[in-house]
Parts: sequence; structure tokens; C-alpha cells
Amino acid sequence: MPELPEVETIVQKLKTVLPGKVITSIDQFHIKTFHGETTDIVGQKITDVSRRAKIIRIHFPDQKNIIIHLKMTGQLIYQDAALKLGGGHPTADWVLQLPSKHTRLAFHLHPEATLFFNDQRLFGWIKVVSDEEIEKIYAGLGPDAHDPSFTTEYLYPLLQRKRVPIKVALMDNRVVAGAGNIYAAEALNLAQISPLRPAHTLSKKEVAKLVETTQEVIKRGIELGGTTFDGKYVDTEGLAGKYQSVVRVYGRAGKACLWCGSEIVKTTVGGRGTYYCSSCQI
DNA sequence: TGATATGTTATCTT
DNA sequence: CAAGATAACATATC
Repeated sequence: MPELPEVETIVQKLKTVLPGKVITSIDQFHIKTFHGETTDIVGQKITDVSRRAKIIRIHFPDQKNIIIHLKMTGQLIYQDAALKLGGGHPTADWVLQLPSKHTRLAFHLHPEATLFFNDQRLFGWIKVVSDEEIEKIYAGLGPDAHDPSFTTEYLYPLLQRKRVPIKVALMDNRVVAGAGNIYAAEALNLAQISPLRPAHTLSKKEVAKLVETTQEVIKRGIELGGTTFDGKYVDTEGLAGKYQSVVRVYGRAGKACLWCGSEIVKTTVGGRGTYYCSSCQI
């Protein structure tokens, strides 16, 4: 279930193979996935691939684009005669023959290749949008979590107006884009701030620390190619990431806090599983 | 059987 | 109206 670093990793990989390729046809295996007219992009040449927040954008000429959101269980897998790359939610689809049971859509490309969109829970989507529509969507998002514009000066006054738990604020894309459940938990542990603290109770100094650790975990995640929480697929070349090897709290309930040795506990914050150290995250 | 899942958003309630 | 809480989306896995 990809967060910003996973999406960025996928985009970086796709950028090496997609530009210059033409979409020759599209197979739709599920009616809910594609929003818009597939005929708008069939025959079009891909000019670029980019990302904002967790949204993947494939560019075409004449201000046409498709945007793709993987949500919880989406995958994008590119395959040609020589290689297989991409990523997303780690499942058996990574190693299966494609299309698989969860393949919702396939883009057939020229020169010969295929881009598969797999999504077991059907939350993900693909939409045809103009540059103008994309600007509107991006305008509603906070800065990317690793962007230089994500600063204390930006975040502190914003948090002063919020009473939700700091973890909820950190995962709100209108506040800062791209920090999901894993990286929010990691950033809070590194900053030694409790995920339960009402956002407005953080001092300016604590906000500064949190901005720093958020930037740090997202950048580290990108460097390591994202997180693959599934032992079976961590070595799957071209698809898996390595961030799980440096995780401090996520999924470590009952294990020792890397700061103080106390047990990491699991609770629920804003309806999501939340891991933290109750003795040194205050 | 029931709880949980790395995301977002619609719809309630206060 | 706004902030916050909760449900909803649909499926697989433990």
C-alpha cells in the first residue's frame, strides 16, 4: 500500500521506459477503474511521467494526461521482453503471469511492452484529465512532505488551528502531502512526539523537529526504494523496496524502542493502527 | 468468525 | 458553516 516514496520509486522506474512509447490499445478488465474515454489516449505518445503527492501522472501532447492513484492495494507493473519493473502493494501478482486475477487494466504499448494496473480492493483509479484540471487538483494539496517548501513557518501556524491528533494532521494531504501511516509513525518516533498529542499543543520547537524528521523519513524512503512489508517479496528485483529494514515503530508492537528500550505499543488514532513508544514519545 | 490492511472522501454529529 | 468523528469503498489474509 504505497505512500509517497513508493510512488516516487515507481515513477522513477517508469520514467526510464515509458516516454516515447505509444499506447496502441487498452484492455479493461473492470469497469470501475478507468474514468473518462480510453479513446482520448489510444494512439497517443507518452511524453513524460511525473508525481505529486501519491498521484502518478502520465503526460501526452496537447495538454492531455492520465493520473493514476494506487490507493491501498494498487500496483503498476511494466513488462517487456527484457524486463519487469514498477511496484506498489506487494502481492503474488508481482511474480505471477500477467494479466492476473487482480489486473484491472492493461495498456499495450509500441514498441512492444505492456503496463499493467493491478488492484485487489478496487479503490484505485485512472482518470483522463487536462493540464488545467490537474492544476486544480494539485492546488488543494499541501506541499510534498520532502519539498523545501514544507517548513516550520508553514506548518506551525496551521497546526495552531487544529485539535486533531498530530498524527492525523500529518496524514492529511491538505496539510502535507505524501506522509501515510508508516512514514507518519516513523517521523513522530524520530521526533519523540506522541501521535496522540492534539496538533495545537506542539511547541514551535517540536514542530521544527517534526518537519525535519518528516523530510528525513520521506527522503530516506525514496533512497531505499520505498517499503515492502511482505517477507515473500522483499527480494523481488525491480519491484520491492528496502525501507522496512530501517523501520523504528511501524509493525513493531511488543519490540524494544530504539531510543529507550521500552515496548512499542499499538493503538488506534483516527481509525488507523498506530505504533509508538509511550515512554519516550511525549 | 472477526479484526485488520501503507488511502481518501462522503456523510454524519457537534 | 466548520471541525472532528465515523463510515464507506471491496477484498484478502491472519
